[in-house]
Amino acid sequence: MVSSKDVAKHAGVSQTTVSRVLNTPEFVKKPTLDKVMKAIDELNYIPNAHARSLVQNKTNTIALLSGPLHNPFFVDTTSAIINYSNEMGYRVNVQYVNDHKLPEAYATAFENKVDGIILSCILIDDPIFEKLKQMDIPFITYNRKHKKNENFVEIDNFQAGYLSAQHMIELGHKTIAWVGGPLTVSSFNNRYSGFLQAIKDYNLPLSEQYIFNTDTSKQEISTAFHCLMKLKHRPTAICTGADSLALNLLDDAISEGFKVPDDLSIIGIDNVDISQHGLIQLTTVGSISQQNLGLLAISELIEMIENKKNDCIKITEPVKIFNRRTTRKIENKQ
Amino acid sequence: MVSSKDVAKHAGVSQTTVSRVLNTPEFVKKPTLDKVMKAIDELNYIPNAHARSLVQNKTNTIALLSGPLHNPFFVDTTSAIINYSNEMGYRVNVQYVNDHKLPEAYATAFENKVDGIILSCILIDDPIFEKLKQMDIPFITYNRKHKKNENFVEIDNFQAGYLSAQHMIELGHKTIAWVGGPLTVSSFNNRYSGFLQAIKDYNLPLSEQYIFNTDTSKQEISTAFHCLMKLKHRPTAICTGADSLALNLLDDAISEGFKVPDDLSIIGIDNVDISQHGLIQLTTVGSISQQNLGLLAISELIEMIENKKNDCIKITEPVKIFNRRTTRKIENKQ
DNA sequence: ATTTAAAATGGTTACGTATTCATTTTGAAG
DNA sequence: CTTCAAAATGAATACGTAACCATTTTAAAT
Repeated sequence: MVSSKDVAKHAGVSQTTVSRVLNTPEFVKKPTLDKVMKAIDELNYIPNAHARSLVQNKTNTIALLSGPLHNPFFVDTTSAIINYSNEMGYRVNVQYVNDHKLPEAYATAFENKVDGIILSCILIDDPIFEKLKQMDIPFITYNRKHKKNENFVEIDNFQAGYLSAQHMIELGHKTIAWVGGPLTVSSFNNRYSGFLQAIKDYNLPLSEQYIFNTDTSKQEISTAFHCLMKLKHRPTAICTGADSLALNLLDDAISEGFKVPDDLSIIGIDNVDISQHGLIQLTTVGSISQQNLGLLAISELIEMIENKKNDCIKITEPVKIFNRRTTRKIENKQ
Repeated sequence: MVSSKDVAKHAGVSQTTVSRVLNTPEFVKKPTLDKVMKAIDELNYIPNAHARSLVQNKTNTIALLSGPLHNPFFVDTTSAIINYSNEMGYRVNVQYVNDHKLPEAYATAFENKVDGIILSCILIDDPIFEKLKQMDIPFITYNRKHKKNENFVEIDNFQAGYLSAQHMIELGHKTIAWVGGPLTVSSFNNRYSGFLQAIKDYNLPLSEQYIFNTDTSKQEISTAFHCLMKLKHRPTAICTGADSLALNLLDDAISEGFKVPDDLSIIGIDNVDISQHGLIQLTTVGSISQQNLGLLAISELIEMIENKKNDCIKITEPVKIFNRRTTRKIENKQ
């Protein structure tokens, strides 16, 4: 591998001068600069970013610990995060983390001495949070937050759950089911709470049979759907913990011969890009500003990195209903 | 930052021994090992991957230069590539490259001395190809290939184009349009050629008005759609260069009040995951094996990296029609 | 006890860069 | 022609690790 020393030798200058040519060319005389540039060109020299990181104690790298891309929410956020980071001069190490590989994911991030960590995969009660704080690396969580309520960007999840239930109630639905994710996750937890609150406020009955807070795998969602549809009094509406779940349920509903929204209303939360597609037109709840949560988070993170700010980021975006085609007024009693 | 030297001092051993504890613990006595492990734990020591890279001349990092995620093809491939790489112990630097940022993307990959490069964004006639070969870094292209015909993984694009046209023809369509991407890209180019060949083989007339090989932006696709629908003899079928384009066209068609497949048949190429969704059910052409192209490519790349093989990878997967719900037999002449 | 090979550990160096400090060169003012 | 500050360049070092070679310790065989 050709190094700056090789370039120096070839150009007849010191390695220091080569370094200067690349970093502070205004301090080197024109003829010298030309000589060095010529040598760089002739030798096809490319500086080694790792060596630079070592001496500068800065890697210009950010670790992204995201959920899997089959969840369209993470498609939108990953895209925004990577593009913004690159624009700002940072490389992004991406890992799609499932729960049992989480420690590993943190380890690689730490070993690479990244300048910052942006992550969605954190539980309300996650011991990793303390470690993260100890590490003294700027970090931020998006979509989810830790119980300590520090450094997060989210939508108003409680309100989102509330609005989605209210939406169904106002459409005349009496039997409303909930399909959400693990309650160990702040977003699902708060969305579910909001849902419950609305049901309570409107004095609707609610039996446990209609509640599923399961793993978010396609498999589990299908199971939940089948259970719901086998009930004597089928729900006429399903509120879901995320667009991703709603999309899965829609798929199930269709393959089982149910018509949405004629037989069944379904609403999501997140307002992911794909939900707007003409063929999908998912009714959902999302940020009023329609700002991408990932973008919001990464811009805050880079701000933290570059300005060494230590003040806690706490952003909760207000939400509203995006009324589309998977929900409708109920006409006749079942 | 706490280094292995600090650990050594704290444990009363040499830095060499600390290094051994981490890399070849079988060569260090139990009591010493315990002492060092204790020190590591107490000091919260985490080895510096960049320093290691420097001395080992291996970064365990792969650069992924992908197309944008709003193209679902890249959702599927990115996911597969990152997951497989991580499983195999590699970190992945992801960049979503648009054409004018390409040189920059290569530069960062080179500066980081990645162990390998996996990329989709290469043109048939791209000068970067020679540079890549000169760099002596293992690399592979997926989906697209360079005219030199080296190191690629693709589907049989010509056949894909051919089959999609043939599918429409056999359904009785006479006026078939083509909406594809830039012909500077091998996949689009070959798909288009296949389409043309089928039209020719079946002796169908084809006017230039029905052909669009445009930029793949949503904007451009919409423009193409409007042009097609304004024609005196509207096409009854559109063959597209990719599922991504087909999905855009479907969106346009719906928002313009056309019914698919009643008014218009649309077929894609790629068989992306989302095309199977119950609400979409896109008829498309895809690899018979249904192997993810990204996975195929990344496994070959890592093979190249680890076994220092230099033999050229040339994989072209055979394809077939996946007949779903966006195409149908034409009933009556328009 | 002595020898000896194997096991365990340590000292030193290299990786490629930026930085710090010292030295040389330049050119304008006297 | 000097003087001297400013501009330009260079020498030496540090960053944190693995690798190489040298040295010490251990334990088995005589």
